[in-house]
Amino acid sequence: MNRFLSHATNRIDAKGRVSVPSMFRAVLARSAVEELYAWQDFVFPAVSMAGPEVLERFERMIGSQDPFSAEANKMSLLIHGGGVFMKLDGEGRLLVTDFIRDFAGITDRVTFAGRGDHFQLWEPAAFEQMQAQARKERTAIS
Amino acid sequence: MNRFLSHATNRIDAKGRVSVPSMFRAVLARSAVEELYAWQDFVFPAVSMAGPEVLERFERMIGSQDPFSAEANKMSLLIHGGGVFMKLDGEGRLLVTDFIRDFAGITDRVTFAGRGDHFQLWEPAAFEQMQAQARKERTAIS
DNA sequence: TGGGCCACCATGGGCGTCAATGGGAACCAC
DNA sequence: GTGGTTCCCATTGACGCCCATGGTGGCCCA
Repeated sequence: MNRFLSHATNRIDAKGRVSVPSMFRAVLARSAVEELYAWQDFVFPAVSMAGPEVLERFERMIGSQDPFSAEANKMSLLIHGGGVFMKLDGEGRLLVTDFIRDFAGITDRVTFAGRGDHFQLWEPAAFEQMQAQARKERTAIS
Repeated sequence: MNRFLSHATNRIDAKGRVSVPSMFRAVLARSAVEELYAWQDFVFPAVSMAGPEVLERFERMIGSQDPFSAEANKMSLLIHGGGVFMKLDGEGRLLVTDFIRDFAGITDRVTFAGRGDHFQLWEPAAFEQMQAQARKERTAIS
């Protein structure tokens, strides 16, 4: 059961740090992930995070395409230009940089949302809203 | 006959715990379920619980879609972001976290409702009401 | 058949541990 | 130096693990 599940909202402190929920840190620890790959999500106004293997997976996808294609170029623009490596401090917190802040519209609180093989950082209200919308649009589930 | 049947209402104690009805615990024990997958229901204002195989079923549904599509992402937002693993304490109780409380509108009492292959946690009055409504609509049809 | 014993379930609470958060001080780069 | 980080340490409240109690129903036996 080594998945990122559930969601939780934590406060950003005066130094701009937030605690990553211990549930998520436990998943990272089990996978022996030291450095996190963070990218600006392709679908939602949220920043996604996971171990480096996700970046490698993205890169393999690009590698399998024609390097001069518009598709491959746009993909690289997103996963490389829209991604950074981050690491947690000794207490399991991460610095909420402008890279995250601006893209997700985050100010003083962050909602962490599990997404199975990765997790995301959302502006709390935006998360609530998107989840409610998804539930409303729900089709064949249940 | 390993189904979740009937319903019962239990009180939440000062530490925020409720006993899961022994009838339901017996079903879980027979299925050798240790960890419960709990998700915010897609239809009702209730939290559903079942063994981990339900999550796997949901994930297979997502796996059959384009991972970059809005649909797949929204579905993941519900089953991953709106789901969590929980476990019972030594006495068969579970902690009623905000994850459950806020979504179901639960305050001091919980109604457990059997749903065959899973069971749900409801705010008692909401359950009564929804059940009454279902009964009325049903008789109107037949 | 009545009484009493016992098992089980729902519930309460103590206490140690850990997570989330706040803040000081050393460190680094420009 | 000045501002931004990183590395520690402290605090407080929440949670996990354990043991205790009361109430109810079932079962056995006289």
